[in-house]
Amino acid sequence: MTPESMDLIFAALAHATRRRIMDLVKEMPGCSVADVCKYFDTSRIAVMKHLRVLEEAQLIVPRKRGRVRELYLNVVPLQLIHDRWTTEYSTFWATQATDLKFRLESLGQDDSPTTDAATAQRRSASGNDRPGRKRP
Amino acid sequence: MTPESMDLIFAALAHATRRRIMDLVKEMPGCSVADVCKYFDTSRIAVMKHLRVLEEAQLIVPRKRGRVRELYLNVVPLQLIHDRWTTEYSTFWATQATDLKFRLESLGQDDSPTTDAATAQRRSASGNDRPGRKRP
DNA sequence: GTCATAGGTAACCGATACGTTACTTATCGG
DNA sequence: CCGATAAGTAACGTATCGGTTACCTATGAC
Repeated sequence: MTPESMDLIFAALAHATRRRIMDLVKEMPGCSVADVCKYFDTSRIAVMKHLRVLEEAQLIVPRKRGRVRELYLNVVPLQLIHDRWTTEYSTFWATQATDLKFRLESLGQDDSPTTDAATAQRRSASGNDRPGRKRP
Repeated sequence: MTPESMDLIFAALAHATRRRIMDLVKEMPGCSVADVCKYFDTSRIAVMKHLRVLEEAQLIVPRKRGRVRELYLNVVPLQLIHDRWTTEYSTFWATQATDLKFRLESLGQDDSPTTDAATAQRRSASGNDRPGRKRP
């Protein structure tokens, strides 16, 4: 999973219209481009551009059948991202999730230092709070 | 979890520099903006703009301490996204993941219809392959 | 063949993303 | 106080994004 493909996947997901297209294709596997267009007020070309973004991210897979392009959802990119990020943040997951003192709304400039995410991380930090020098 | 906040989170994740910043802050909780800058060749202002994007997505949380802004990672947005998408795609997850015939490289215009994701979805589809009319 | 329909391409436009340089503010250490 | 350092702001240039209209191609129904 290259950083570039990760960029493509996240960028594709970063738009409500594209997420809705994914939901539609998930609910109607093999639907056509015109079918998807029925659900949006924007022009067909705009939908096609969104589809292109989704296809470049491999999130939607087309299958040419006659003159129609049947669209299918492909969850493999989602799985890859899921795997990478859960392993990468598994420790944090547990730390912040099980910390009953954690409150999202207390973040920021709150002066009570025992009831926020920052404190939870300070407690679980391994000591290298400051970088020594530039990592190559 | 509004669509707008989801846009912010995914857009923030859709850039290798910002993902790297998240990794850095995860490894060095409470580090300063200047600390983060040491790891990039770009200007400090560019890093600060990336930090702004991450903060607007609530993925990074600042804590002002004197003249330095201590940075902390906040995994709550990641958890929210994780929860929403795993529940939404759980059926697909199992379908494509356990289908031994599934091959990513066979997608596209392959003529062998029994060895690709599209076929897996056709098998698991609930029949409504085509939309009847516009969903409100 | 004819024609309606599914799909694709080109050119354009305003807004936003991502980077820069220059300048300003504020705090810490002596 | 004073200089060094952390951070923030302003203005700007280029590229990409997200949408449009207009036009073109191809296939299926009849």
